[in-house]
Amino acid sequence: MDERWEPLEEDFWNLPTLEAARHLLGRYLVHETPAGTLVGRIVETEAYLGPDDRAAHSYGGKVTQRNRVMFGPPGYAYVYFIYGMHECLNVVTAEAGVPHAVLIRALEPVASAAEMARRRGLPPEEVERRLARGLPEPRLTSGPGRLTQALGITRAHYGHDLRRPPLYLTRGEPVPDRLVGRSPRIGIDYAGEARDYPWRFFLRDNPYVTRFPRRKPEREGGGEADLILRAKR
DNA sequence: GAGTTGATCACT
DNA sequence: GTGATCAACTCT
Repeated sequence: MDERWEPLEEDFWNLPTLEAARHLLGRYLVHETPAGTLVGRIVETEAYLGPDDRAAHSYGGKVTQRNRVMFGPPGYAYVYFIYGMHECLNVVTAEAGVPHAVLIRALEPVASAAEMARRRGLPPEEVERRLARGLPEPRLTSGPGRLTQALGITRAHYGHDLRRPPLYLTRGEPVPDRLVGRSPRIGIDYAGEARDYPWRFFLRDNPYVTRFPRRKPEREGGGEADLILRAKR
C-alpha cells in the first residue's frame, strides 16, 4: 500500500519548530482544484521563530492583521503578500501563543505539472516533455513565490487548516538525515544576528532547491544534517 | 538592478 | 486618518 497519500501523523504538530521544518522535507503539498489535483514534494523550508527572531513577522510579539494566525495553534496556513506581487506560504507550528511558522521555499512537482505550467505562464507541453525525459524544470516550483503561483495558493487560503481539503499535507516520501542540508535563511540580511541562524533546510542535490545566494559550503557529508556557514558578512 | 502594492509605523 | 518606508521575491 501507498503511504505517501496518508495524512500527516497527528503528533507531527507537536514537534518543535526546527524539527517540524526539517521533517516537512519530503512531504507532499496537495491542492485539489477544478483544473486538477496539484501536488508538489517539499524540498526546501525555513523556520521563523518569533517573537525573538528578528527575521520573523511575529518579531517583538505584536499581533497584527497580517501575522495573527502565527499566534494561533499549529497546522494552519500563513500566506502573505510580498514585493507587490508574490504570495508566500507558511505552515504555522508550535502551540498557540508561540508565534512560529515554517516557510515553504521550494517543491518538486509530483502531479499535474502541465496545469502548474499554465499557472506559471510556461508552455505546458514543453514542460511535460522535459519532465517525462527526466529533466528538471525549476521555473515551475523553485522559490516561495513560484510555488504558490504554480499551485494556486493565495491569501484566500490565509488561516486554512492544512489537514483538510482542498489544501493539505500528506506523508509523502520521508527523507534520511544524510540527504538534508542546512544553511542560514535567504533574503533576511536586515535581521541582525538572526541572519546567521542555520534555520533553512533543504534536500541535497535536488534541482528544485533555490540557489545559494551569499554563502559558501563549508564542508561535505556527515550523517546529521550538517551546517553550512556563511563565508563573510 | 528594477518592478510593484500592501502592511506597518510614526506622525498629524 | 495620512504619508513614508520597505519587504521571508522574481525576472531581465
